[in-house]
Amino acid sequence: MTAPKFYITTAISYPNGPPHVGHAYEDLATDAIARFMRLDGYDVYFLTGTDEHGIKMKQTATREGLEPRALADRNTPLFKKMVAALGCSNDDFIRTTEERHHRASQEIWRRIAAAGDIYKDVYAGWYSVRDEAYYGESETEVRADGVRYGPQGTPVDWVEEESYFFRLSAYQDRLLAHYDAHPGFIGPEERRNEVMSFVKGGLRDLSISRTTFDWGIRVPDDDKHLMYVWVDALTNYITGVGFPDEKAPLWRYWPADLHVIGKDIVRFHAVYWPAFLMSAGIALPQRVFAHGFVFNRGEKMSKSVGNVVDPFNLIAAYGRDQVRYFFLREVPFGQDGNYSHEAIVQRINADLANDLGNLAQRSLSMIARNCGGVLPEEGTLADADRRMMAAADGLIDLCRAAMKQQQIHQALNAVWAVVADANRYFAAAAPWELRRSDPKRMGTVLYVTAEVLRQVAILALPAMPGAAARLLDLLAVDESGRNFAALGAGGCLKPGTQLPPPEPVFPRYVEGEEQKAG
RNA sequence: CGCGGGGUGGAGCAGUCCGGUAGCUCGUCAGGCUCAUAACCUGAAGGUCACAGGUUCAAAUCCUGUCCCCGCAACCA
Repeated sequence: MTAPKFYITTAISYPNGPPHVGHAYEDLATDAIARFMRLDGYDVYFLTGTDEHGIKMKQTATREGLEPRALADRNTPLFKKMVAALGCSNDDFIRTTEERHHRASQEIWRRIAAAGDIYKDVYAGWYSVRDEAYYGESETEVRADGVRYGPQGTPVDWVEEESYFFRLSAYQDRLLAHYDAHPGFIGPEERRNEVMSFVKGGLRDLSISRTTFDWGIRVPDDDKHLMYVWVDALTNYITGVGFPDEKAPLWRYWPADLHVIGKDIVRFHAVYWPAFLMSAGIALPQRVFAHGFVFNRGEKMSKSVGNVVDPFNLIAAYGRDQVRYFFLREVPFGQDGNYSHEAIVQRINADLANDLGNLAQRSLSMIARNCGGVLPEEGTLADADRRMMAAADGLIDLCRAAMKQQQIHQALNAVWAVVADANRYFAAAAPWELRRSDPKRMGTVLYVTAEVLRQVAILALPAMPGAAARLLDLLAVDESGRNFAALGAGGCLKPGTQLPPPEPVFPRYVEGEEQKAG
């Protein structure tokens, strides 16, 4: 039997500057989902990358005296480095400047054109020559000097240029029908409501080509025109799995099972993208899920405020697994969230060092000291033992249900509720008192605790691949036992197994011993 | 009348759809334990659930209105 496939993507990052925490957040969350599905037996393909075309790239490059290509070549490696630093398990990293992507973009354009959904017309708007950008009327203002200025403070003129348009208006009904037929197409629910009311409000045809600058993908058979950057950006999801070669081995992954994106780009993914695909006769993704933004102490990160946090600093200061855990647990996935030095330290120390790390240390060191490091016999289980085991055994169902809705934080909450249970169980059973009075019973308590730790560690693998693996090392769980099929009684620890000497897996964060981030 | 989200003990949040003793985490205070990473366990204090009306035997929860905060408002991604 072949494993069911699961194709998951992040939005591709725009590398007109170095990566920031927002990029890191999306990548690590998507990675956690990808890892979860892989551990659950799915054949996962995970794609991320960079979106290197568009006006902003051109503008930033010009400002820095570079060609856009050179800017992309300078910044994209930083994104790759960040993805690696976060421990992401992506199968590929796509750059939209790659030849394969130009081919795919031109092909989807051709198909949309062949469907009769592209026509040439005139696009008119307030245009800033200096910015090489159009602005909406509301973004401009007429100042005292009688001249109209754009948001960048540059003068704008009313310009009409030839442009290709996509017949988006023709897709209003089909899109609404799709949302109705596939309630899970957009998550979370608030975003779905927003999109639906937007579409119900009426769709205008979309200008999908530009002639005012020269950094992008050429429109087929019309060299004067470049594709609007979103046409090309969205297409990365199919380029990544081999499009237009529908015989490519990777093409079996399409349609994507999940596009993880930021809430600011829901419209592009939930309206334009499915419309393009419908037009081109390509299957639609199963689900688009929009996460929220993470704020630095409640303030939006911005370069001008100077509160932009470098993800590399964050990882260096707190550790990769700690940073991952923090964001995944602290921020309800789909909502906005906050981070601060204090909040991160709090999570690291309370959840990781105290609750889980200390539980492992206190139980495993008792096994080391009192049982010669050999996992004791399970013995006869009392009610409390059974309840404890049942709580651990029940986790996978809770986690699956939560992850199905991308509620990563809820999955982790459920796991840590069991960790808290285990601490209570351990304290109530007081194995240190049983050492003399009832060594057999002590063995049972230690065994049950170790077994709970095993399941917790396996379920923590998606969030903290490194630390959770070290915990499994301490429990002498071999590679074959490190997946969700090994959860529950079927994969339980074998009494008599020699365990390595315990060592702390989650160190406390002590102020002053590390460099503060941000 | 632009759209959306939110206003719940010191902090951050859940609960609001399907009214019925206001819950969680952290912090604070007191106690316990000593196996453990100054960790763990137990208990306590602390809230007129933004405000004003209304419906109801009963409202954080439903209805009406008001105030405040935060995003977005389409061709910049």
